[in-house]
Formats: sequence, C-alpha cells, structure tokens
Amino acid sequence: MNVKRTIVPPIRREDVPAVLTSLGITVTAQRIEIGAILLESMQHLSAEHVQARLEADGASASKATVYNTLGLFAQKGLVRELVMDGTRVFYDSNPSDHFHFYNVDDGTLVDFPSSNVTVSDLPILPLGTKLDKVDVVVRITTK
Amino acid sequence: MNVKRTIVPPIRREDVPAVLTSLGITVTAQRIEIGAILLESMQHLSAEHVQARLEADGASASKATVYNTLGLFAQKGLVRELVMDGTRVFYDSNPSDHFHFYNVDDGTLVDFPSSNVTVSDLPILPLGTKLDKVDVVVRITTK
DNA sequence: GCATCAGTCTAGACAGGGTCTAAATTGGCG
DNA sequence: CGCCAATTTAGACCCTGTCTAGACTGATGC
Repeated sequence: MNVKRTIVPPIRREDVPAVLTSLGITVTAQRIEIGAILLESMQHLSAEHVQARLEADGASASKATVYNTLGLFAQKGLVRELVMDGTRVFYDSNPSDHFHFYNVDDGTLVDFPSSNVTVSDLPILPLGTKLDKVDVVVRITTK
Repeated sequence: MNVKRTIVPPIRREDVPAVLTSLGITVTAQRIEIGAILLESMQHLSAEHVQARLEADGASASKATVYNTLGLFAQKGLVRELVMDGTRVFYDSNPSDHFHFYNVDDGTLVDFPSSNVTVSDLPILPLGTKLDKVDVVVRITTK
C-alpha cells in the first residue's frame, strides 16, 4: 500500500493503544498484544512467530485474528509486509527506508539502509498503473 | 544459485534436447515437453501454467514431475525462479539481466532491463556469506 | 440500566500451492 | 539382453493462509 510510516520501535506496551488510535485502528486487547510484540523492537516476524510469542506471553489469539490483525497493521502502515520466498510472509516493524539481505539457506533477514543503494532511472510504468513500492532483496548464501 | 544463463528463447522444440544436454540435464520425454513450453518464448510461467499447457498440448506429467523439473531447470540455470507474493512461484525463461514490474492487483509480470536501473554501493555482505543474486521488484497497482 | 447494533474475535473447516513416499517405469550401459 | 540407477507417477500429506457462522464486546440511544 505504500503508506508512510513514522512509528519507530522500541515502543512501550503502555503506549501501544495511543499508537493504534493515531493510525485509526480501533483498540482491542488482541491488537494491543500483537502490537506490543511487533513494536518491542525493529524486527521481522511471521504470523507463526507472533502466535508463538503470544503463547509465551500467556496471551493468545485465534489464527484468524493474528492474520487479520497483521493484515490490518500492514494496511494502516504500522508494519510492512515482506515476501522473501513462497513459504511465509514477514512483517517488518522497521519503518525506515531500507532493503533486505535474505539468507536463502537459513531464512534469516538482515536490514540494510536504502541510502546504501541507488535505484535510479526506473523505466516508465505500464500505462494505467501507479507505483506502489520498490523492493530490493539481496539474496545471499552461507559460504 | 546465481547460474549464468545463455539460452535465449525462442528455441525450437527439436533443439530442446541439445539445450538440456548442454546444461548437464538428462533428457527425458517430460523434460523435453516442459522445456519446449518454457523456451518457446521469453515468459513467466507458474507450475500451474505449465501443467495447463501440457494438457493443452496433449502431453502430461504428474504434479511432482512438473515441480521437480522446474526446480531442476532453475538449479541448472535454464530458468530463473521468481517470488512475487506468497501464492505461487514463477519461472522466467528470459535470460537477460532484468527486473520486474509486478501488478499486485492482477498478478501480471512485465520485464524491464536492468540497464534502466542502477543498483550501486551495495553494503558489505554479512560475514560468512556470499552473494546469490539481487532482485528488484517494482510493485504497481492498477489506477 | 438495558436493548441494540456494528465491529471484533473465535474455532474449526476449508483452500491451494507445494512436498513426500513407495512403487512402477525408463533408459544408459556392459 | 539384463541390470541398476535415475526418473516418473498417483495420491497422501503438509503448511500457510482464508472463510464461515456464531459468540462476544463495547459504544450509543432511550
């Protein structure tokens, strides 16, 4: 969706409701839980990771709620959806302009600032379309 | 995998066996069929597309063979695997150095030459890793 | 205080792409 | 020709993600 994101982790759990409200997201117990996990630091979490963390925290939410909430957060610009391979989607709480190293052997993700990379002279977009976002993924392998 | 690819479609069906051999791929009836489909022109096909084309051509191969063969072709550098979203993998028979427009609304893919884009000043790779490949995906939406 | 109603949450069924397995077939080679 | 390894097959299986129908929640109006 290419929404500007200005929320910068770490964000304390008690501040999560205000963050949600500021983005026009109705506050609920589950959304606070999930938001607190994502915003605790800048990180990349899959739906599975989030659900595991909920368990670990003694909270819980149904699978549908986890997926709905992550989708809602992405749509509202709280996190960014990342697709690295066909096996799962990651949600990235780092709001800065950056790209990713993706280790294809172990599936780990590492950020690097977009200031390190120049993407220029993009071609003209196909007629009738508009830019959503540009993704740069540097795939790496463990030697 | 980052294998150099020099096979340039269109390639005639009768030349497919020689192409496979040149890449160290054992020739079989199914591999010729699938190779002929992929190399008929420069295109992006999913496993599902390939299987549909096999049907249409009066040939056939089991699901496992289609997946194995596409994976093998990718590994040997005959085609390139593309992941645009979490729903399917595309196999690209365009061997030139290029990137993609991905229309998130209808799932269509359009190539653009990498000469249109400058990716420079890549950061130092994480220790103990080596570069596999750089993917640039320009996500677009239908206005 | 209580009824109402939209929005949210839940469990679990379901969907679809992709993988695995065990057995059958094929093909290269002596 | 006969053998062994590689390949193919059908279909069960797996896993991420979606959908559905009903339960719950909480804000609003009376």
